[in-house]
Amino acid sequence: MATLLTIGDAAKASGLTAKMIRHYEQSGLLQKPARTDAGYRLYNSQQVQQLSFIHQARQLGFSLHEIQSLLQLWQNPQRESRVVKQLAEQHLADIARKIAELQNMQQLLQQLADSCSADSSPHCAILAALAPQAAD
Amino acid sequence: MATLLTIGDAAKASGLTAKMIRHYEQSGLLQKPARTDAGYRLYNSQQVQQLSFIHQARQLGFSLHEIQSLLQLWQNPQRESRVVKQLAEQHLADIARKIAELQNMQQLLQQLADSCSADSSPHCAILAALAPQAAD
DNA sequence: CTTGACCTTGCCACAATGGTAAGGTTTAGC
DNA sequence: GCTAAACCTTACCATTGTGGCAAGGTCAAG
Repeated sequence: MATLLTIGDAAKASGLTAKMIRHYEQSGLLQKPARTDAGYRLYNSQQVQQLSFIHQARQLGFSLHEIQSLLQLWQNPQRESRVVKQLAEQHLADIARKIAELQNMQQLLQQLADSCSADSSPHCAILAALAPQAAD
Repeated sequence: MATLLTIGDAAKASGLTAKMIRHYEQSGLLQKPARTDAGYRLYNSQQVQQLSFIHQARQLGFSLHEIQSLLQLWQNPQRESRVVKQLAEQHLADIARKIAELQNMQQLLQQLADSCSADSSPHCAILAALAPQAAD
């Protein structure tokens, strides 16, 4: 029953790459797995589940640091869901801030691009806007 | 008329930091500036203008690599505005892609967070969604 | 002449991932 | 049993843009 996977198979099963798994281990996100006599890492199903957890959390944009907290909460039967939600809300705020930043850039740059004639002449509203006073 | 600024003053005038200016110089984005006998960098108004240009472009999210192209276009009197616009459009596409990614995360995570009771019980929809099968 | 505010270079750090190199291991085919 | 492919190991470097620190030189004001 103890199906043990090598790192490549664990990677396929979890959606990560072997490179990432080693990196997460070295970052202290993962406990050191068992090894074969030859030194190959071996992962049991519980550990593969944990890898999938990390993969999913990365897909949602959580940082490895945040994922460390999420993993600890996940593994703690006494956790309070409000702590988990607080973490998620913080990340959501972060996402919202990044979106706002990008939308701001987008709006400004789109305006400039719309004002650019896009022909063979050298005059361009984009460059004019980037230059402090007079570019051409 | 040739007002020359040291790196600190050039930084203040352009909105960059001295650290960034040195970094841009080392990256090949800037020509090596004049130096005093003591080795202090000196920037003329044209160079300060260039620093401001870089600052503005960074504010719009252009990468240093893209800014290198923008600077070359800016300084080329034979440029065609369509080339500038093409660069801007590419960057706009990049911004749009990033926004879409973030909005996707936002939507998924918001849904999960809304389903989390946020109380003292351990059950949490967020953790349940991250866990492949059954977390608790 | 001292002190503080500059400047210099150089190295390390972040965050997360990819690449490459040089070597050992296992497995499948013959 | 041998060989080749496909794995595994560690270790180092690159990316992107910025910040920090250290050890030292310089300049201006008191």
